Amino acid sequence: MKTPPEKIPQAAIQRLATYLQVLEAMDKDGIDKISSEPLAKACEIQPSQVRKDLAYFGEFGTRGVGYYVPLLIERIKSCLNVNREWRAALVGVGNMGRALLNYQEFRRHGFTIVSAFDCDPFKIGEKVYGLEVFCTKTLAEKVPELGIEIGIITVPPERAQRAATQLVNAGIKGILNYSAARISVPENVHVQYVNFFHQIYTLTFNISNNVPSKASKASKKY
Amino acid sequence: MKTPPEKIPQAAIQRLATYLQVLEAMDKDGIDKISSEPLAKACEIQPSQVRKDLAYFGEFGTRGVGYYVPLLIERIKSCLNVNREWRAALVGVGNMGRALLNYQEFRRHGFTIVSAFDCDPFKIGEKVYGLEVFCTKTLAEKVPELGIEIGIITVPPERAQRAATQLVNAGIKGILNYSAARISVPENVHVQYVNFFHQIYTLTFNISNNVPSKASKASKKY
DNA sequence: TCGTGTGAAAATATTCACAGCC
DNA sequence: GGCTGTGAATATTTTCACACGA
Repeated sequence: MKTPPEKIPQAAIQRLATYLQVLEAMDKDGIDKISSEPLAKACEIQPSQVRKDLAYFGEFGTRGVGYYVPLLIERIKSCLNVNREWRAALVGVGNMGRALLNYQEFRRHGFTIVSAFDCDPFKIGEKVYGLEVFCTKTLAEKVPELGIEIGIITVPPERAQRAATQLVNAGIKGILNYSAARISVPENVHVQYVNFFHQIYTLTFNISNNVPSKASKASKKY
Repeated sequence: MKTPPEKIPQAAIQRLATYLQVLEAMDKDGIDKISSEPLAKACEIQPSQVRKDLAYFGEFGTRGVGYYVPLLIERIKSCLNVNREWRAALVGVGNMGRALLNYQEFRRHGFTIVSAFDCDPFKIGEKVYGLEVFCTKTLAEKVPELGIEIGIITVPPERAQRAATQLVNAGIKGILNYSAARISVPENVHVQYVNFFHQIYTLTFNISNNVPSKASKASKKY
């Protein structure tokens, strides 16, 4: 795998996540090789887009044949650096926090929430889905101790910045922010915002303006 | 509001959702006018991007002054068509389905899940967060009866296509698909995919490749 | 004077078209 | 022969820079 020499569009990264989802479904169905055309059709994009996205990272296919599914899955995982475990700390054990703690897919994709934190004394010590809730003040010791690299923020918006600062001070490398607030962090810490209304509003906008969709009526969808 | 004569980038729609979040936080803090610069800084983009995005839809600001926050909120809601209620049906009462049924923010943003469906006889009839679970076979009668326009798919991937087809047959206009499977629908039905790994993989990629972030250290963040 | 709204310019991203290789 | 990988062409999106109006 060539380490990205050129700049790679963030949109391409997101498409890799989609390819992975589709390829894993195909792999489960026993499909062992695929060319860019059907893969693109499943994702509702152009075949050249698929080839270009993959070519950003290296030569994963075989000319005249296509891509070997299990190998391509491994290659894409390697590009995204998700062929290893990532350990995360969750801050904010409310409804959203509990839902994420109970979301089994994270772990199945190498993304393990190893510890939960809250500042509410009534929640501290409680067991949630097998995980003890710790005081957020203990983040600074727990993060290095447990090898945690990612912080997940699920606190109410007004407490998001404090949670972010505590995670940063504890030495976190990146933050997934599920709260409805913007946060500021030093430039060596990466943040991704998760806004549940992005897709909803895109949908209501598209319905209302009758934006032409590119959906196909393929027989079996991946 | 001018009805979009030009084509509007989908990315612009998503940014509108972000502006809305930031503006609502500012409104709560009693800030009543804002110019493109601080709004852009809060969203970590360029001021010209904010102005361009808003100008796609009309002239919402006052030259030399800026934007009046409460008015801008209403205008943006109107652009996205979320200044009214949208009624949704949820299909698949598993962990994910229950979490969404219990997510209060949806309702607070005019997005009401009015009915839940499942094909499991053990779940049908059960009450989940005050909502009775119906058999998916009753979708065709319930959707028109309850004025439902949007379907939410939270079934396991292998049942996603069937859920989609049932929703389409019931006369749904759009689908939010939280399952890890692609679906096909007629071209008059809109689909938005929600993939929890998009942001996670973007984060692991950015951390691993040390992509420069554009985070700022502003005093109060919105 | 200040900040919006907007054409024009620059930067990015996507698609095309075909050389290269299995 | 068929499909990838890729430079070149196109399309789209973002940024600039300034005219315009409060």
